Amino acid sequence: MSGPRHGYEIMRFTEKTLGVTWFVGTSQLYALLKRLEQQGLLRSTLEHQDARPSKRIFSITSDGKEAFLKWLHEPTPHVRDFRVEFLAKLFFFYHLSIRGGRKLIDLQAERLHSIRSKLKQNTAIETDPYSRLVYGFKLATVEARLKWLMQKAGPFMEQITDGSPPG
Amino acid sequence: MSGPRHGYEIMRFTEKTLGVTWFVGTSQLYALLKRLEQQGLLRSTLEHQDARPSKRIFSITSDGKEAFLKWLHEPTPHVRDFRVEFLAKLFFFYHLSIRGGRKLIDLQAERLHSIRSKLKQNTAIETDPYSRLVYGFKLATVEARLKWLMQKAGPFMEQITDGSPPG
DNA sequence: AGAATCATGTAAGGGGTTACATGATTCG
DNA sequence: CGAATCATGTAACCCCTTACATGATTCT
Repeated sequence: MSGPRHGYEIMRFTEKTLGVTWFVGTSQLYALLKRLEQQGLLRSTLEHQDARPSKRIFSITSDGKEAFLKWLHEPTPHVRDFRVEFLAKLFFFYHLSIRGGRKLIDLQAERLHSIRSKLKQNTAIETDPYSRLVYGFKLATVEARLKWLMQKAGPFMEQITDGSPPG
Repeated sequence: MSGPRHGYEIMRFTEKTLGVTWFVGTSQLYALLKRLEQQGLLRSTLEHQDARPSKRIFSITSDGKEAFLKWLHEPTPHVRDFRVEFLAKLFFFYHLSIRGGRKLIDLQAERLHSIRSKLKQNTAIETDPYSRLVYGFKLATVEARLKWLMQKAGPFMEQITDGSPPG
């Protein structure tokens, strides 16, 4: 999304920035790039270098761009997707200075609210102590996510889309 | 751990009890039982039935019992293991009426405390806004887990190991 | 002189998911 | 009469992880 890149370059960039959230090892990255190319989301060309192995330069296709932006603006359906996938979305909003991050946060909060009310309904019916404990756990998780979303992620998104974009 | 069982029996039991926490599909369960037998943690015998397929009855070996109890009493190293693995441990304490659940909760809390202090150290050094957001997320998660552990899981464990054991 | 950097991958393994297969019995 | 229950699995697929392979250059 920020121009043509080769695998090694992507690897170095992601491991020092996205790395806190989503670790992608070298093998995985190369396999991933290959797969994305097979799916038509990327295309690549080889660039010869003297005294160094050739670089395979990947560019995103219009299909790829579309798929990426669609993914980016969608909230994640499950609470468990927050830790990796949702944080990765915010990463891309931040590093690519894409607008609409605030909107995503609101959509995601709505999703969490509806999950919370379902959980409360289930808890009300449930009689088994273990299941109640599990619902309590899930409820605590959803509420912690909501609080973080409103108090931390919201301000973060407003700051980056309104202010000057980062390098 | 509660006596010899066959696959279908385990499946029905887990899907209506452990199911809220850890869903194990039929294929996965049969494959798992096979693997555990190959590892010497289970052994099985076939029991013939007229007009029904034979049942393969699994019994836990002493190695299996040892491995299970070792696993059961150890806290999970990562916060992300709470959702499935840690809740599963509590499930087994509950359903098998095993003592020492309170101890596990204390060990797990200690683990969370040390993770929390490491996170706070990292946050103090960190300058990148995205990384700070991620640390904030992780911190919020750890603290929500700690609170739930003390306020919900603790009382739950004391209740079940002191009171009368469930069916 | 040895470690890190640049740059690419392949191969094997592990484990979960989805789909498919079989076949009688009992419940509604 | 169709759906659910009982009871077992296999096969293919997907994706991540670990280990291995190569080879020159540049930094310490």
